[in-house]
Amino acid sequence: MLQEIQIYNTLTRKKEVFVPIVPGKVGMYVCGPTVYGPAHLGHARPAITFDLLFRFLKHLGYKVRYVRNITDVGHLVADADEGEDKIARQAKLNELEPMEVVQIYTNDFHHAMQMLNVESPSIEPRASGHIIEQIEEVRKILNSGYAYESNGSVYFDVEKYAKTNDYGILSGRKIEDLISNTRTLDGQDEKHSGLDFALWKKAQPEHIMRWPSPWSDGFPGWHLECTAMSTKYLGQTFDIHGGGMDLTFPHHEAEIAQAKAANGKDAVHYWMHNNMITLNGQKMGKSLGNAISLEQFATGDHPLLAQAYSPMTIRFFMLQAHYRSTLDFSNEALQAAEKGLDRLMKATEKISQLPISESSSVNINELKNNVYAAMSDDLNSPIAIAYLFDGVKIINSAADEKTAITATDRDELKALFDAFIYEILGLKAETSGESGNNKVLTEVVDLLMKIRLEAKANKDWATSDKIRNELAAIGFDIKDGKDGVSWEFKK
RNA sequence: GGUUCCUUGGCCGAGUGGCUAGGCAGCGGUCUGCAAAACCGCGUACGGCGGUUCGAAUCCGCCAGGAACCUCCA
Repeated sequence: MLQEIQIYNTLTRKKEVFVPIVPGKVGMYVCGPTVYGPAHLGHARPAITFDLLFRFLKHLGYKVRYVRNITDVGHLVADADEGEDKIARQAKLNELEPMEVVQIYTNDFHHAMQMLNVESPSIEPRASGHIIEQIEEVRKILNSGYAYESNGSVYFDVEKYAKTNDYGILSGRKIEDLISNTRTLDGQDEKHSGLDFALWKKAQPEHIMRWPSPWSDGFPGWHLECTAMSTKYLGQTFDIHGGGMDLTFPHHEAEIAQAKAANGKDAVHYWMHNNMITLNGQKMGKSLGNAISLEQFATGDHPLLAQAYSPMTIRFFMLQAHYRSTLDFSNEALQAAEKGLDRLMKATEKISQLPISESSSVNINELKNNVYAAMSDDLNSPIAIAYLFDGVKIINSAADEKTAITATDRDELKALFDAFIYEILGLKAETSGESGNNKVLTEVVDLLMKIRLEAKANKDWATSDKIRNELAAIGFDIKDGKDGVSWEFKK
């Protein structure tokens, strides 16, 4: 079922029909995290956005190779001219080996991804494991004449590149503006121009993370790893490159230039960028000091959090907004998402038990087409979810026998919800925390329910309410239905 | 300062020229011993001022407020 989908291409600033290079196959690369701190809400946005794309493409029948890197070297600290990188600095602060820092936060990131039900990419390469490829990339760019060596470091010659190429094509910048507006930082004598960026950086004596190269003992530049690793695993041209909008310039612009300089062709067909999570209207980020870690969301242990939020609530919260819109964090919005998700999941779980009729008064096929159309229109998950809520009404209404549905339609509805809720949106039912003695516990509560039913039959409301209220205090929801009672764990 | 973008009902958030999503909250009702859940009904919102048009939240201009990038960042 390879239906046509449209995606917004940052390169052309419009939605385009997605046509893969090789029919039926998709190569996609997404910039992963720099592992020097705990995974926070901001990290969840691209992870979930491209997880959604990954899942949807696979659902449509594409064979997808999804590469998402772990950045564990490089990334110079902005205010440090001594060539110290974030990871090395964090290691020094913690008195750890740099690779210990990398391990701790890589584990933390993986744990967070698992909680959010984000699928593992096909390949998750580390920058530190691809130094040889990066050196090779530097060599190719030097050979093509778009880089120069200076005091053991190698820089990309942006102005030379811009003479025959459009540097700024992705971010909409003009080279003249860039030249006149670039901030001149001190101690940049090695570069011919402030616009030039490092491909290889000579390590200062105190710099711990270093590798030998033809030019110096040092480390690769900021932007090089993504070019080296995407080329290695996806080839010199591939379909989709994703990442946060904040990476558009200079990171992705530099990637375009590097790939073009090294291989003589444009590597990426579709550039996709997710927008930012904001807090009080401002971007949430570690360096801004306003990031709330995903661990804190799970525990509620943060001054701004009114309560703990489950990872699925966070996932659903993000899916209810389009990936290219900013999404503002607030307790009210999260609580609304939590309740909405609960209603959606409960309806999903009861489809197979719906009573059936001879005829249907609902049009499942239309619903299905609407949901697919929404997702195919640049991953419009909020619209898709809105239609799924139409499905929720059908389900609840059928459960109350106010709406008729045939067995065929019920099966169709179940298939649709299974596909979208679980497989594509990646939502899952919350597993109740303490489930050690679930079987015994269930029997005990069922027994109490039985006693309560007897009390109700005798119109002994005092006993009936006592059981309900006390169980509610412990953490159970008791609901009286038409035929008997039901109960569940409260979250 | 430069570049780009945003401003939708109590909250969140879709929608890009007419058909005026959805969720949460709220109000009224049905059901129930009561409650909860579920269902039914109820809100005509698009920052301000002009303009284009038969018609604008949607296009154009100006103004106001906000953001991202220009420096590591998802």
